Amino acid sequence: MSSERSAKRSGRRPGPTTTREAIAAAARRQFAELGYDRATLRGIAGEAGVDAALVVRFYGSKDGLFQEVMALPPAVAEAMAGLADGPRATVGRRLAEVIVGMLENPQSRSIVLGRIRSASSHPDAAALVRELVTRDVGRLVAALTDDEPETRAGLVGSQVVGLALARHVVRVEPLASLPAADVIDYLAPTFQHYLVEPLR
Amino acid sequence: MSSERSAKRSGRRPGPTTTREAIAAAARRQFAELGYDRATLRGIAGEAGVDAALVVRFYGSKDGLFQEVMALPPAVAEAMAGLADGPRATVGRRLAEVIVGMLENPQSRSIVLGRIRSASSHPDAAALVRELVTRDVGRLVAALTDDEPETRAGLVGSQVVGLALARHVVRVEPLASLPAADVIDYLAPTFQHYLVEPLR
DNA sequence: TGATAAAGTCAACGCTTGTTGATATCAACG
DNA sequence: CGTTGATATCAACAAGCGTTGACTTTATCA
Repeated sequence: MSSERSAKRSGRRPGPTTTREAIAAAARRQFAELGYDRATLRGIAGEAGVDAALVVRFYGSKDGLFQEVMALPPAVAEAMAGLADGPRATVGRRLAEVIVGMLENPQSRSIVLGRIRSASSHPDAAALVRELVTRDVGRLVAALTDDEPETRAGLVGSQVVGLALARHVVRVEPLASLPAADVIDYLAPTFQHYLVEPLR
Repeated sequence: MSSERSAKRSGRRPGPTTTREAIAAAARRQFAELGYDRATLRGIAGEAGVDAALVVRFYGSKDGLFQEVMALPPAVAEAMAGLADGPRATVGRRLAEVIVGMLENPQSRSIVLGRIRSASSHPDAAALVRELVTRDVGRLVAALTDDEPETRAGLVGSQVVGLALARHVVRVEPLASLPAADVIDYLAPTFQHYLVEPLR
Protein backbone atom coordinates (compact mmCIF):
# COMPACT_ATOMS: atom_id res chain seq x y z
CA MET A 1 0.00 0.00 0.00
CA SER A 2 2.31 2.68 1.22
CA SER A 3 5.56 1.52 -0.27
CA GLU A 4 7.32 4.77 -0.97
CA ARG A 5 10.25 3.89 -3.09
CA SER A 6 11.17 7.32 -4.38
CA ALA A 7 14.90 6.77 -4.36
CA LYS A 8 15.90 3.20 -3.99
CA ARG A 9 19.31 2.85 -5.35
CA SER A 10 20.90 6.25 -5.80
CA GLY A 11 23.63 7.44 -3.48
CA ARG A 12 21.54 8.78 -0.62
CA ARG A 13 24.07 8.96 2.14
CA PRO A 14 21.90 8.72 5.23
CA GLY A 15 19.50 6.26 3.56
CA PRO A 16 16.41 7.90 4.94
CA THR A 17 13.32 5.76 4.59
CA THR A 18 13.95 2.13 3.92
CA THR A 19 11.38 -0.31 5.23
CA ARG A 20 13.98 -1.67 7.58
CA GLU A 21 14.40 1.70 9.21
CA ALA A 22 10.67 2.24 9.45
CA ILE A 23 10.47 -0.99 11.40
CA ALA A 24 13.34 0.08 13.63
CA ALA A 25 11.71 3.43 14.37
CA ALA A 26 8.37 1.83 15.19
CA ALA A 27 10.09 -0.74 17.37
CA ARG A 28 11.98 1.92 19.33
CA ARG A 29 8.79 3.87 19.87
CA GLN A 30 6.84 0.89 21.10
CA PHE A 31 9.58 -0.60 23.24
CA ALA A 32 9.95 2.79 24.92
CA GLU A 33 6.24 3.27 25.44
CA LEU A 34 5.16 -0.25 26.33
CA GLY A 35 8.25 -2.13 27.44
CA TYR A 36 9.53 -5.36 25.95
CA ASP A 37 6.65 -7.60 26.98
CA ARG A 38 3.72 -5.38 26.01
CA ALA A 39 5.28 -4.42 22.68
CA THR A 40 4.30 -7.05 20.11
CA LEU A 41 5.72 -7.89 16.71
CA ARG A 42 2.27 -7.45 15.20
CA GLY A 43 1.91 -4.01 16.73
CA ILE A 44 5.33 -2.88 15.60
CA ALA A 45 4.81 -4.27 12.11
CA GLY A 46 1.42 -2.60 11.93
CA GLU A 47 2.87 0.79 12.81
CA ALA A 48 5.54 0.31 10.17
CA GLY A 49 2.90 -0.76 7.64
CA VAL A 50 4.21 -4.25 7.03
CA ASP A 51 3.54 -7.82 8.08
CA ALA A 52 4.91 -9.26 11.29
CA ALA A 53 6.68 -12.02 9.42
CA LEU A 54 8.81 -9.45 7.65
CA VAL A 55 10.13 -8.18 10.95
CA VAL A 56 11.30 -11.66 11.81
CA ARG A 57 12.81 -12.07 8.36
CA PHE A 58 14.84 -8.90 8.87
CA TYR A 59 15.84 -9.19 12.51
CA GLY A 60 15.67 -12.92 13.19
CA SER A 61 13.52 -12.73 16.31
CA LYS A 62 11.97 -10.31 18.76
CA ASP A 63 15.12 -10.46 20.88
CA GLY A 64 17.27 -9.74 17.87
CA LEU A 65 15.10 -6.77 16.98
CA PHE A 66 15.38 -5.38 20.49
CA GLN A 67 19.15 -5.76 20.66
CA GLU A 68 19.75 -4.25 17.25
CA VAL A 69 17.39 -1.35 17.72
CA MET A 70 18.43 -0.37 21.24
CA ALA A 71 22.07 0.36 20.46
CA LEU A 72 23.03 3.69 22.02
CA PRO A 73 23.97 6.33 19.44
CA PRO A 74 27.71 7.00 19.84
CA ALA A 75 27.07 10.73 20.14
CA VAL A 76 25.70 10.33 23.67
CA ALA A 77 28.58 8.22 24.88
CA GLU A 78 31.03 10.71 23.44
CA ALA A 79 29.25 13.66 24.99
CA MET A 80 29.48 12.03 28.40
CA ALA A 81 33.11 11.08 28.07
CA GLY A 82 34.00 14.58 26.87
CA LEU A 83 32.64 16.12 30.06
CA ALA A 84 35.79 15.27 31.96
CA ASP A 85 37.72 17.85 29.96
CA GLY A 86 35.91 20.93 31.28
CA PRO A 87 36.30 22.59 34.67
CA ARG A 88 35.91 20.14 37.50
CA ALA A 89 33.88 22.52 39.65
CA THR A 90 30.95 22.45 37.22
CA VAL A 91 31.13 18.91 35.89
CA GLY A 92 27.97 17.96 37.79
CA ARG A 93 25.95 20.62 36.02
CA ARG A 94 27.32 19.68 32.64
CA LEU A 95 26.45 16.04 33.24
CA ALA A 96 22.94 17.07 34.25
CA GLU A 97 22.65 18.98 30.98
CA VAL A 98 23.70 15.94 28.95
CA ILE A 99 21.41 13.55 30.85
CA VAL A 100 18.33 15.75 30.77
CA GLY A 101 19.05 16.63 27.16
CA MET A 102 19.34 12.97 26.27
CA LEU A 103 15.90 12.44 27.78
CA GLU A 104 14.42 15.40 25.89
CA ASN A 105 15.57 14.29 22.45
CA PRO A 106 13.02 11.84 21.04
CA GLN A 107 15.58 9.55 19.45
CA SER A 108 17.87 9.00 22.40
CA ARG A 109 14.96 9.07 24.84
CA SER A 110 13.33 6.17 23.02
CA ILE A 111 16.47 4.13 23.39
CA VAL A 112 17.11 4.94 27.04
CA LEU A 113 13.47 4.58 28.04
CA GLY A 114 13.14 1.37 26.06
CA ARG A 115 16.09 -0.07 27.91
CA ILE A 116 14.95 1.03 31.35
CA ARG A 117 11.31 0.12 30.81
CA SER A 118 12.23 -3.33 29.55
CA ALA A 119 14.86 -3.94 32.20
CA SER A 120 12.19 -5.02 34.65
CA SER A 121 11.13 -8.01 32.62
CA HIS A 122 13.84 -8.73 30.05
CA PRO A 123 17.28 -9.84 31.25
CA ASP A 124 19.00 -8.57 28.11
CA ALA A 125 17.53 -5.13 28.70
CA ALA A 126 18.83 -5.16 32.25
CA ALA A 127 22.25 -5.91 30.84
CA LEU A 128 21.93 -2.92 28.51
CA VAL A 129 21.13 -0.64 31.46
CA ARG A 130 24.04 -2.07 33.38
CA GLU A 131 26.27 -1.36 30.42
CA LEU A 132 24.96 2.20 30.21
CA VAL A 133 25.98 2.82 33.81
CA THR A 134 29.22 0.93 34.15
CA ARG A 135 30.61 1.73 30.71
CA ASP A 136 29.35 5.14 29.68
CA VAL A 137 29.04 6.79 33.09
CA GLY A 138 31.99 4.74 34.30
CA ARG A 139 34.28 6.17 31.67
CA LEU A 140 33.48 9.70 32.78
CA VAL A 141 34.01 8.96 36.45
CA ALA A 142 37.25 7.12 35.82
CA ALA A 143 38.59 10.23 34.09
CA LEU A 144 37.72 12.34 37.11
CA THR A 145 38.89 10.48 40.19
CA ASP A 146 40.50 7.35 41.58
CA ASP A 147 38.40 7.29 44.73
CA GLU A 148 35.86 4.44 44.35
CA PRO A 149 34.98 5.29 40.76
CA GLU A 150 32.68 2.30 40.22
CA THR A 151 30.62 3.13 43.27
CA ARG A 152 30.33 6.73 42.12
CA ALA A 153 29.23 5.59 38.67
CA GLY A 154 26.58 3.38 40.25
CA LEU A 155 25.24 6.25 42.33
CA VAL A 156 25.09 8.54 39.32
CA GLY A 157 23.43 5.79 37.33
CA SER A 158 20.84 5.20 40.03
CA GLN A 159 19.84 8.86 39.93
CA VAL A 160 19.73 8.79 36.13
CA VAL A 161 17.45 5.78 35.85
CA GLY A 162 15.38 7.08 38.74
CA LEU A 163 14.87 10.39 36.99
CA ALA A 164 13.93 8.66 33.74
CA LEU A 165 11.45 6.42 35.52
CA ALA A 166 9.89 9.09 37.71
CA ARG A 167 9.68 11.79 35.06
CA HIS A 168 8.89 9.83 31.91
CA VAL A 169 7.42 6.47 32.92
CA VAL A 170 5.59 6.89 36.21
CA ARG A 171 5.14 10.60 35.55
CA VAL A 172 5.35 11.92 39.07
CA GLU A 173 4.06 15.47 39.20
CA PRO A 174 5.25 18.15 39.20
CA LEU A 175 8.54 16.52 38.20
CA ALA A 176 7.12 15.29 34.90
CA SER A 177 5.95 18.74 33.80
CA LEU A 178 8.97 20.72 34.94
CA PRO A 179 10.99 22.54 32.25
CA ALA A 180 14.25 20.82 31.44
CA ALA A 181 16.23 23.81 32.69
CA ASP A 182 14.73 23.45 36.17
CA VAL A 183 15.49 19.76 36.33
CA ILE A 184 19.08 20.50 35.39
CA ASP A 185 19.32 23.02 38.21
CA TYR A 186 17.97 20.51 40.71
CA LEU A 187 20.14 17.58 39.68
CA ALA A 188 23.44 19.40 39.22
CA PRO A 189 24.44 19.43 42.92
CA THR A 190 23.65 15.73 43.29
CA PHE A 191 25.79 14.76 40.32
CA GLN A 192 28.53 17.11 41.46
CA HIS A 193 28.53 15.34 44.82
CA TYR A 194 28.54 11.83 43.40
CA LEU A 195 31.22 12.68 40.85
CA VAL A 196 33.95 14.57 42.66
CA GLU A 197 33.16 15.40 46.28
CA PRO A 198 34.22 13.18 49.17
CA LEU A 199 31.70 10.36 49.30
CA ARG A 200 30.98 10.29 53.02
CA MET B 1 -16.84 -10.58 49.05
CA SER B 2 -14.01 -11.44 51.37
CA SER B 3 -15.89 -13.07 54.18
CA GLU B 4 -13.43 -12.92 57.01
CA ARG B 5 -13.77 -16.00 59.11
CA SER B 6 -12.75 -14.48 62.40
CA ALA B 7 -12.04 -17.68 64.28
CA LYS B 8 -12.59 -20.97 62.66
CA ARG B 9 -10.74 -23.37 64.82
CA SER B 10 -9.00 -21.73 67.71
CA GLY B 11 -8.04 -18.20 68.67
CA ARG B 12 -5.00 -17.81 66.38
CA ARG B 13 -4.66 -14.05 66.38
CA PRO B 14 -1.97 -13.53 63.72
CA GLY B 15 -3.43 -16.38 61.65
CA PRO B 16 -0.13 -17.22 60.06
CA THR B 17 -0.73 -19.86 57.47
CA THR B 18 -4.07 -19.71 55.82
CA THR B 19 -4.15 -20.68 52.16
CA ARG B 20 -5.11 -17.15 51.29
CA GLU B 21 -1.96 -15.79 52.86
CA ALA B 22 0.20 -18.43 51.21
CA ILE B 23 -1.13 -17.20 47.87
CA ALA B 24 -0.48 -13.59 48.83
CA ALA B 25 3.09 -14.37 49.84
CA ALA B 26 3.79 -16.27 46.63
CA ALA B 27 2.22 -13.47 44.60
CA ARG B 28 4.35 -10.81 46.26
CA ARG B 29 7.47 -12.85 45.66
CA GLN B 30 6.74 -13.42 41.99
CA PHE B 31 5.51 -9.91 41.24
CA ALA B 32 8.72 -8.58 42.80
CA GLU B 33 10.96 -10.99 40.95
CA LEU B 34 9.27 -11.13 37.55
CA GLY B 35 7.08 -8.05 37.27
CA TYR B 36 3.37 -8.06 36.57
CA ASP B 37 3.48 -9.46 33.05
CA ARG B 38 5.93 -12.33 33.58
CA ALA B 39 4.29 -13.43 36.81
CA THR B 40 1.47 -15.84 35.97
CA LEU B 41 -1.50 -17.04 37.98
CA ARG B 42 -0.44 -20.62 37.33
CA GLY B 43 3.05 -19.93 38.62
CA ILE B 44 1.83 -18.17 41.73
CA ALA B 45 -0.74 -20.88 42.43
CA GLY B 46 1.91 -23.54 41.92
CA GLU B 47 4.25 -21.93 44.45
CA ALA B 48 1.36 -21.73 46.92
CA GLY B 49 0.45 -25.36 46.25
CA VAL B 50 -3.04 -24.74 44.91
CA ASP B 51 -4.86 -24.49 41.61
CA ALA B 52 -4.90 -21.28 39.59
CA ALA B 53 -8.68 -21.19 39.67
CA LEU B 54 -8.60 -20.84 43.43
CA VAL B 55 -6.57 -17.66 43.15
CA VAL B 56 -9.25 -16.15 40.93
CA ARG B 57 -11.94 -17.34 43.29
CA PHE B 58 -10.22 -15.55 46.17
CA TYR B 59 -9.04 -12.36 44.51
CA GLY B 60 -11.38 -11.95 41.56
CA SER B 61 -8.74 -11.44 38.91
CA LYS B 62 -5.01 -11.00 38.40
CA ASP B 63 -5.45 -7.25 38.75
CA GLY B 64 -7.38 -7.67 41.96
CA LEU B 65 -4.67 -9.92 43.32
CA PHE B 66 -2.00 -7.39 42.48
CA GLN B 67 -3.83 -4.48 44.05
CA GLU B 68 -4.71 -6.35 47.22
CA VAL B 69 -1.28 -7.83 47.72
CA MET B 70 0.77 -4.72 46.99
CA ALA B 71 -0.68 -2.55 49.75
CA LEU B 72 2.14 -0.88 51.64
CA PRO B 73 2.37 -1.95 55.29
CA PRO B 74 1.41 1.05 57.41
CA ALA B 75 4.60 0.73 59.44
CA VAL B 76 6.70 2.06 56.56
CA ALA B 77 4.47 5.06 55.93
CA GLU B 78 4.50 5.86 59.64
CA ALA B 79 8.26 5.54 59.88
CA MET B 80 8.68 8.03 57.07
CA ALA B 81 6.21 10.51 58.45
CA GLY B 82 7.79 10.29 61.90
CA LEU B 83 11.15 11.40 60.52
CA ALA B 84 10.07 15.03 60.53
CA ASP B 85 10.11 15.06 64.32
CA GLY B 86 13.86 14.54 64.77
CA PRO B 87 16.64 17.07 64.28
CA ARG B 88 16.43 18.73 60.91
CA ALA B 89 20.18 18.64 60.32
CA THR B 90 20.20 14.84 60.08
CA VAL B 91 16.83 14.15 58.51
CA GLY B 92 18.49 13.10 55.25
CA ARG B 93 20.45 10.39 56.96
CA ARG B 94 17.43 9.13 58.84
CA LEU B 95 15.44 8.97 55.62
CA ALA B 96 18.28 7.04 53.99
CA GLU B 97 18.15 4.59 56.88
CA VAL B 98 14.41 4.06 56.46
CA ILE B 99 14.63 3.69 52.68
CA VAL B 100 17.57 1.31 52.64
CA GLY B 101 16.06 -0.60 55.54
CA MET B 102 12.78 -0.91 53.69
CA LEU B 103 14.69 -2.43 50.77
CA GLU B 104 16.57 -4.84 53.03
CA ASN B 105 13.50 -6.29 54.72
CA PRO B 106 12.11 -9.07 52.52
CA GLN B 107 8.46 -8.22 53.12
CA SER B 108 8.54 -4.53 52.34
CA ARG B 109 11.12 -5.04 49.60
CA SER B 110 8.78 -7.41 47.80
CA ILE B 111 6.06 -4.80 47.82
CA VAL B 112 8.23 -1.89 46.73
CA LEU B 113 10.07 -3.92 44.10
CA GLY B 114 6.83 -5.44 42.85
CA ARG B 115 5.41 -1.97 42.38
CA ILE B 116 8.47 -0.54 40.68
CA ARG B 117 9.11 -3.56 38.51
CA SER B 118 5.51 -3.67 37.35
CA ALA B 119 5.24 0.08 36.84
CA SER B 120 6.86 -0.23 33.43
CA SER B 121 4.07 -2.34 32.02
CA HIS B 122 1.05 -2.03 34.28
CA PRO B 123 -0.69 1.35 34.63
CA ASP B 124 -2.10 0.49 38.05
CA ALA B 125 1.41 -0.27 39.29
CA ALA B 126 2.61 3.09 38.02
CA ALA B 127 -0.16 4.68 40.02
CA LEU B 128 1.02 2.82 43.11
CA VAL B 129 4.56 4.15 42.64
CA ARG B 130 3.18 7.63 42.13
CA GLU B 131 1.24 7.27 45.33
CA LEU B 132 4.33 6.10 47.19
CA VAL B 133 6.17 9.24 46.19
CA THR B 134 3.50 11.91 46.39
CA ARG B 135 1.71 10.61 49.47
CA ASP B 136 4.29 8.91 51.67
CA VAL B 137 7.37 10.94 50.80
CA GLY B 138 5.18 13.98 50.26
CA ARG B 139 3.88 13.89 53.80
CA LEU B 140 7.41 13.97 55.18
CA VAL B 141 8.48 16.86 52.97
CA ALA B 142 5.37 18.86 53.71
CA ALA B 143 6.19 18.64 57.40
CA LEU B 144 9.68 19.97 56.77
CA THR B 145 9.33 22.94 54.45
CA ASP B 146 7.00 25.13 52.43
CA ASP B 147 9.49 25.69 49.62
CA GLU B 148 8.33 23.63 46.63
CA PRO B 149 7.53 20.53 48.68
CA GLU B 150 6.05 18.54 45.77
CA THR B 151 9.14 19.06 43.65
CA ARG B 152 11.35 18.00 46.54
CA ALA B 153 9.25 14.89 47.07
CA GLY B 154 9.58 14.04 43.40
CA LEU B 155 13.35 14.39 43.52
CA VAL B 156 13.60 12.21 46.61
CA GLY B 157 11.28 9.69 44.97
CA SER B 158 13.36 9.59 41.83
CA GLN B 159 16.46 8.71 43.83
CA VAL B 160 14.54 6.08 45.77
CA VAL B 161 13.17 4.27 42.74
CA GLY B 162 16.52 4.66 41.00
CA LEU B 163 18.29 3.04 43.91
CA ALA B 164 15.79 0.20 44.02
CA LEU B 165 16.13 -0.40 40.30
CA ALA B 166 19.92 -0.12 40.14
CA ARG B 167 20.65 -2.11 43.27
CA HIS B 168 17.95 -4.79 43.25
CA VAL B 169 16.65 -5.13 39.70
CA VAL B 170 19.43 -4.27 37.29
CA ARG B 171 22.04 -5.13 39.92
CA VAL B 172 24.72 -2.63 39.01
CA GLU B 173 27.97 -3.55 40.66
CA PRO B 174 29.40 -2.72 43.08
CA LEU B 175 26.25 -0.93 44.20
CA ALA B 176 24.29 -4.18 44.42
CA SER B 177 26.81 -5.85 46.73
CA LEU B 178 27.52 -2.90 49.00
CA PRO B 179 26.60 -3.25 52.68
CA ALA B 180 23.47 -1.36 53.62
CA ALA B 181 25.43 0.90 55.96
CA ASP B 182 27.59 2.13 53.09
CA VAL B 183 24.61 2.88 50.91
CA ILE B 184 23.08 4.88 53.73
CA ASP B 185 26.28 6.91 54.04
CA TYR B 186 26.30 7.64 50.32
CA LEU B 187 22.65 8.61 49.99
CA ALA B 188 22.29 10.70 53.15
CA PRO B 189 23.75 13.94 51.68
CA THR B 190 21.55 13.66 48.59
CA PHE B 191 18.39 13.25 50.63
CA GLN B 192 19.49 16.02 52.98
CA HIS B 193 19.89 18.30 49.99
CA TYR B 194 16.56 17.42 48.39
CA LEU B 195 14.70 17.68 51.69
CA VAL B 196 15.81 20.87 53.39
CA GLU B 197 18.61 22.71 51.61
CA PRO B 198 17.96 25.48 49.10
CA LEU B 199 17.08 23.76 45.86
CA ARG B 200 19.23 25.77 43.45
C1' DT C 1 -27.63 -37.20 61.24
C1' DG C 2 -28.27 -34.33 57.11
C1' DA C 3 -28.11 -29.66 55.13
C1' DT C 4 -25.24 -26.00 53.57
C1' DA C 5 -21.59 -23.35 52.25
C1' DA C 6 -16.93 -22.79 51.69
C1' DA C 7 -12.48 -24.78 49.92
C1' DG C 8 -10.43 -26.79 46.33
C1' DT C 9 -9.66 -29.34 41.65
C1' DC C 10 -10.23 -30.13 36.76
C1' DA C 11 -10.79 -29.49 31.98
C1' DA C 12 -11.74 -26.42 28.76
C1' DC C 13 -12.82 -21.79 26.54
C1' DG C 14 -11.21 -17.86 23.78
C1' DC C 15 -7.48 -15.06 22.86
C1' DT C 16 -2.83 -13.43 21.94
C1' DT C 17 1.83 -14.34 21.34
C1' DG C 18 6.37 -15.46 18.56
C1' DT C 19 7.61 -18.02 14.84
C1' DT C 20 7.44 -20.69 10.40
C1' DG C 21 6.84 -22.38 5.61
C1' DA C 22 4.60 -21.69 1.38
C1' DT C 23 3.71 -18.35 -1.79
C1' DA C 24 3.39 -14.02 -4.29
C1' DT C 25 5.42 -9.61 -6.28
C1' DC C 26 8.93 -7.24 -8.63
C1' DA C 27 13.19 -5.03 -10.07
C1' DA C 28 17.73 -6.44 -11.99
C1' DC C 29 20.60 -8.94 -15.22
C1' DG C 30 22.21 -12.86 -18.56
C1' DC D 1 12.73 -13.97 -22.66
C1' DG D 2 13.93 -16.53 -17.97
C1' DT D 3 16.33 -16.84 -13.76
C1' DT D 4 17.53 -14.98 -9.49
C1' DG D 5 17.28 -12.94 -5.15
C1' DA D 6 15.34 -9.71 -2.24
C1' DT D 7 10.99 -7.93 -0.52
C1' DA D 8 6.66 -8.83 1.18
C1' DT D 9 2.12 -11.27 2.42
C1' DC D 10 -0.68 -14.95 4.17
C1' DA D 11 -2.36 -18.65 6.87
C1' DA D 12 -1.29 -21.54 10.27
C1' DC D 13 1.32 -23.60 14.12
C1' DA D 14 2.18 -24.62 19.14
C1' DA D 15 2.31 -22.59 23.41
C1' DG D 16 0.92 -19.81 27.07
C1' DC D 17 -2.20 -16.67 29.08
C1' DG D 18 -6.49 -15.22 32.22
C1' DT D 19 -10.77 -16.78 33.12
C1' DT D 20 -14.98 -19.80 33.63
C1' DG D 21 -18.32 -23.41 34.92
C1' DA D 22 -19.00 -27.90 36.56
C1' DC D 23 -17.51 -30.75 39.81
C1' DT D 24 -15.71 -33.02 44.33
C1' DT D 25 -14.19 -32.62 48.94
C1' DT D 26 -14.31 -30.86 53.52
C1' DA D 27 -15.98 -28.67 57.47
C1' DT D 28 -19.56 -26.30 60.19
C1' DC D 29 -23.84 -26.36 62.61
C1' DA D 30 -28.95 -26.83 63.52
